[in-house]
Amino acid sequence: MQPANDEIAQLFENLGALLEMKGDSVFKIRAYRRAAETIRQLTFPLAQAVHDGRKLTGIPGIGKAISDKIHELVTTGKVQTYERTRAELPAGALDLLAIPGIGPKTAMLIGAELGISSVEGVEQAAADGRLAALPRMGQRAADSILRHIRATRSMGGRTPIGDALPAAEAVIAALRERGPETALLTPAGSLRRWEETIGDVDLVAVTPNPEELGRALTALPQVRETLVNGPRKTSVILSLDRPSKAQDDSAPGLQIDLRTGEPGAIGAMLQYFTGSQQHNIRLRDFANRMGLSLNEYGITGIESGQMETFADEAAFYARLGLPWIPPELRAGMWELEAAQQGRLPQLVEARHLRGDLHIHSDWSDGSDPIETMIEAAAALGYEYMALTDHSQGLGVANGLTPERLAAQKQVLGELQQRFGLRILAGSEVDIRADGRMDFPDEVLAGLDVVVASVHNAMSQDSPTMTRRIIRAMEHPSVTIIGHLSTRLLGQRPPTDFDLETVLQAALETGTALEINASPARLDLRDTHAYRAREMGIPLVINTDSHHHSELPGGRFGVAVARRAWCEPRHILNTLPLSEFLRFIQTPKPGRLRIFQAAGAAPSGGNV
DNA sequence: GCCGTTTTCGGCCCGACTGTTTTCAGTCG
Repeated sequence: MQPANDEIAQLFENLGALLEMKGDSVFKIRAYRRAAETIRQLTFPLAQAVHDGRKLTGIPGIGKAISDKIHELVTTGKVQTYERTRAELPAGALDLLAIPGIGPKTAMLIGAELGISSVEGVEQAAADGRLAALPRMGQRAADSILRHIRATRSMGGRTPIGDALPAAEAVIAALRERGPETALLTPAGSLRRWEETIGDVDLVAVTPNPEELGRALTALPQVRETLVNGPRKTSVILSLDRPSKAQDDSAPGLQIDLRTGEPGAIGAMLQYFTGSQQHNIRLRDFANRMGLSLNEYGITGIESGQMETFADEAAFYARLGLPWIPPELRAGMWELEAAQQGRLPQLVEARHLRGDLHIHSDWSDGSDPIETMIEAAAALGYEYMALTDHSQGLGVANGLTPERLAAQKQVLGELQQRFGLRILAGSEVDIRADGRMDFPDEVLAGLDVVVASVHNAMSQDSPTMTRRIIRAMEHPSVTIIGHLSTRLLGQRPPTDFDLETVLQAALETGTALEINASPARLDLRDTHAYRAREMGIPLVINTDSHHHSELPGGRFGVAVARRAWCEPRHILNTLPLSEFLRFIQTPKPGRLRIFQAAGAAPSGGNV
């Protein structure tokens, strides 16, 4: 079993933490952390790259030493340096670092003085006074740690963006209504970068009355607890209505950090709090080499000591000789080089979408009649849509038999007369456990759009699942593979399959891949979409709507595509109706040329 | 340990906050 990128990243993350406890060079530690962060965001499996003999040292933050350690891990299953370092330190010390407020120094102290190596042990020691008795600790510090342990337990980790964004938008709307006048009140941080899960929600505001805005935030009805209420920063914890975690008995919470700045200087603050941390570190390094120093208030000449302020982000980046970089690209990967060289993509936007190709009605498990769904698509100004109710095998979803499907086609034909947009006959067809389709070939051949999806036997091993998906792609009638990994954020892990092999098959068969925009799925995920885009595979942003209110919900899928550096030309459903029809009417795999003629030739990898 | 339109050596992002402290260490983002 080859180590996945996340496991390799975790090893370097841990190695950095261990060296920090030992008091090793902070620069070496930072280098390991940076490498870990980079590896997490890679769009190809490192282990495979090692086997293929590809050079790893061109990847940002990976030099000879770390490249050698990756080779060692992939070929031997271990890294000697890591094993040795871990053996030198108290067992369990790494677990203590997960407690907010406990860093490497405190973890070492607790391990050495009290022999404690678990979160529960620290909680006990904080409660019975042993923690407070340690040097450089005290009752207040021990109480703070105890509070943090209990808070972390009740928060339940990172929040899916589908829960965090509506909560943040509700807070912003409420503050606009009840708070003082604000010239700006906007999300920053991971929410503004549209990451799939959010730690804390960062809000940045410009207002003549910061204290009043802070007070208004603490007074909102959904606020459970106020952590900080200072002149420039207010932090609260919201009670979160999280239907996706309904089975959890702990009440989930979401921390909101609100910061206020001066109108003429908000550019630097918004940039700073949008991050990512890796992006900011690289940007500051870049600025240093220009003789400039960055902070959240402005840009300072290192020689002159003079600080300049900026009214918006574009002016801030312009002072560094760079174009404005969209937040979704600020990952600390390749975006600075692309910005310098004028190669930033013109990212796809929701307004570019001309159709939705994955829509359910009450004929299967949707909750609205077909007409209601069509009206909702027409209201968005779409040129086309595909109705794709489930196939017969999905009994729990009231899947359609071939007979009901034929009847539905008839209905669609009649409805077509009443609407301006083109209504395509489709189905979301089950990919059976062996890769066969859940409808006979002649039924599938009569449809305009076939979305083939895995809905059962999700625990198959990787070779089986890989073969199963590829067999579906090889079917001449399959237009799109739906929600490739079947994951549900925070609830169900992705299935196990060989991504590179599957993507290669998509390309060879001319099968499109769906970016499922349902915030519970976000599937393809960003890094997989990035790789697919690089290879020239047609991508489709679909809502998988089961209710008319979900049709305008494509924004989460658009965000995934933007994080994958997609331009409109990479997204199949930005094509005008005539070209889209030409695509689906041209047999596979030749239809790929229609898509690529529209501008989406493979772009080649970065490594 | 990484990196280079000053450099293959000598730098390496920056500030806020907290709590324990008489000048700062540790942690966080």
